[in-house]
Amino acid sequence: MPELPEVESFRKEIDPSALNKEISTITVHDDYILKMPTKEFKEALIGKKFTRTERRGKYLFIHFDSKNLMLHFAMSGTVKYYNNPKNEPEYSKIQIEFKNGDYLSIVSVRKLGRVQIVNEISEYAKENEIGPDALKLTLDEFKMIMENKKRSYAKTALMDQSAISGIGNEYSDEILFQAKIYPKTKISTLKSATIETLYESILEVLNTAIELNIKNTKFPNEYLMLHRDKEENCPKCGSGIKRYEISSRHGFYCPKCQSE
DNA sequence: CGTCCTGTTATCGG
DNA sequence: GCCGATAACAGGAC
Repeated sequence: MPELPEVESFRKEIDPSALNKEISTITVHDDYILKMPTKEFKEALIGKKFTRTERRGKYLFIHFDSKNLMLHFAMSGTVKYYNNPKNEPEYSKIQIEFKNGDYLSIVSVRKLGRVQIVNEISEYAKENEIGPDALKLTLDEFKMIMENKKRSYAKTALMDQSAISGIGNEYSDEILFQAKIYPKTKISTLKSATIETLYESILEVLNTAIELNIKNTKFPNEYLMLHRDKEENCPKCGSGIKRYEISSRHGFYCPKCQSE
């Protein structure tokens, strides 16, 4: 379930560990998520050093030479850095060994996800309709995007990666909960002030998750995230959290705080 | 055993 | 062409 904050935590794991080390060996255990020939992949990386990382939405780019190793984690992906081959994680699909004896594994429990070498990030983003990163939007840009998505449900608009990249099912529920917006509200019916609230909630929720390094910690109690799965009571008003369905995907909301 | 569930993509109908 | 609904993908968890 990596959404923007989880991918950001992967980036923060890689930055102090896997950069500026010569790649010596690449072992591909399962080439299903590798969207290019294994031979070509290895040849491009062996002998090279990663120099920096860049995240865009749920995509992570690891720069080397003038190219990028692109990782998309889909539903079950993660990365792990370690220095003893015995610690190679379960479901490690691709293992990158550095000359100093350290390793970086690209892990995916299921086979969904993408690993690829791409040139320009902006070019890749354009070709694959990856919209602007949710944390790099100005309020004016956000308003323009919402104007273009005005016929959509609020939830669907937030999750449209071509409009804004980085927000998935769980975070969209959390953002709408904090903004007190019913998920199936049509964007066109939102007042300008509510759009601003929505914008602020996006930043607040995503930045909170990043600051907490959410991969390893939990959200504060007043977040929906902790209470959603068990359909507990709303941490703000105490009434029951309700499960709903949207495009055959399920979500949660508080009917009292997020009235229709 | 069947159902759930995640992100993305393709396809269909409105 | 935009939108929502649906299924497909894959497989571990329950």
